[in-house]
Amino acid sequence: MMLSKTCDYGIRAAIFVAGRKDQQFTPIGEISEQLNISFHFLTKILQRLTQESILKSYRGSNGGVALARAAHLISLKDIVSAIDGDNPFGACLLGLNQCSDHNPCPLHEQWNLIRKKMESLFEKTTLAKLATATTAKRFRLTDLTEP
Amino acid sequence: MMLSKTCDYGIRAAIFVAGRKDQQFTPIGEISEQLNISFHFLTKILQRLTQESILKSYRGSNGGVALARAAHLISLKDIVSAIDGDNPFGACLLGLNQCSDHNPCPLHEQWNLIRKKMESLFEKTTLAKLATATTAKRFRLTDLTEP
DNA sequence: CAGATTTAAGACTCTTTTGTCTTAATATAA
DNA sequence: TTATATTAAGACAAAAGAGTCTTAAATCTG
Ligand code: SF4
Ligand code: SF4
Repeated sequence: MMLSKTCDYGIRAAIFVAGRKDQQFTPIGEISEQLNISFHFLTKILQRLTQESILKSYRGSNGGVALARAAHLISLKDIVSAIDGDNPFGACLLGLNQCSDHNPCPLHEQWNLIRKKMESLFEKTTLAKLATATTAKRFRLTDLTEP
Repeated sequence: MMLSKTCDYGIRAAIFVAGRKDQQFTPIGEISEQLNISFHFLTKILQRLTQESILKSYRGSNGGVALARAAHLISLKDIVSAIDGDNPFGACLLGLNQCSDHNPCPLHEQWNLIRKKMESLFEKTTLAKLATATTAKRFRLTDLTEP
C-alpha cells in the first residue's frame, strides 16, 4: 500500500476536520469515533500534524483540533510529507538510491511517467476539494462493515 | 516505497537471472554478490519464487537457480504476487476495504487512473524486456556507491 | 566413498510500524 | 475552587518486516 497506515489515518482525519461546517475545534474523540480509528493512536498522529502546523489544537472543554490554514492551502502532499517524511516518491519500484534519468534502472522511464502523475495528484489535491467532494457526493472515509 | 524490500530484491534477482547468457543454473551466491544482497536473505526470497514455480533450482555443484519458463512469460506482476501476495494494488491510498467504483473514497476517481496504469505496467513488463534493456543499455540493478 | 558445493528449511534476532496506556498540562464551567 | 473535558508527551507492548545463522538434504567431483 502506497502510504503508511499512520499517513492514511492522518489524511482521513484531516479530510474529516476540513469537512466540518462550523470551523470550531473538533475533539479527537469525535474524529476517532466517526472514522473508527483508535483514539490514542489518532491523537499521536494528529499531534504530529499539529507540530507541523497543518492543524492547530486547543485543550480543555470545547477543545480539539482545527485546520491551521484554509483548506485549499493544504495539499495531500503537505500531510504525507509531515507524517511519512519528505519525498515518498523519491525512491521507488526497485528501491535503488540516487535515482535519476542519468543512472536509471530498467524500469525508470516507464515508472517515471506514473510517478510524475502521482506527485502531481498529491500536490494538486487539497483538503478543500476532498472535503467538498466527500460531503457533496457522500464519499466515504471509513471501511465498510457489510460484506 | 511501493513494494516491500523483499519484493524489490526478488525482482532484481529475477532480472539478473534472466539476463544470463547461458541458461545454466546461477548460484545464489553469485547473484547476492553481484547485486549486493545478503546471501541468506536472498536465498529465502528465491526459495519463495521457486515454490511459486517462477524459478527452478538445483542443488549441489553447478547448481543454482534458473527461470522456470521463458523470460517473456514471466511478468513483474507474477513476481510481485508471488512475494507480496495477491493484489498489491487492491487497497490503496486510504487503505479502505472493498474499494469499488460504487463505494468510493473521495480520491477514487483520480487515483484509479493511476492505479490502472501501474497495474498495466506490471502486467505488460516481462523479465525478457527488462533483461534485454538492462544488458543492452547498461541499466543498473544495484545501488550506487559513489556520491 | 569422501569431500566440496549448493539449495531447503526453519529457528532466531533486530528493527520498524502499529497500537495501547498512563500521567501531565491546559482550559472551561459550575 | 473543584470537577470535567480535552490535548501533550512519552513509556510500553504487540505485530510485521528485514536480516542472520545453523543444520539438513541433494548433487557433483575425484
Ligand atoms: S524506476 Fe527510476 S527512480 Fe525508480 S528505482 Fe528505477 S531508476 Fe530509481
Ligand atoms: S481511491 Fe478508490 S480504491 Fe483507493 S482507497 Fe479510495 S475508494 Fe478505495
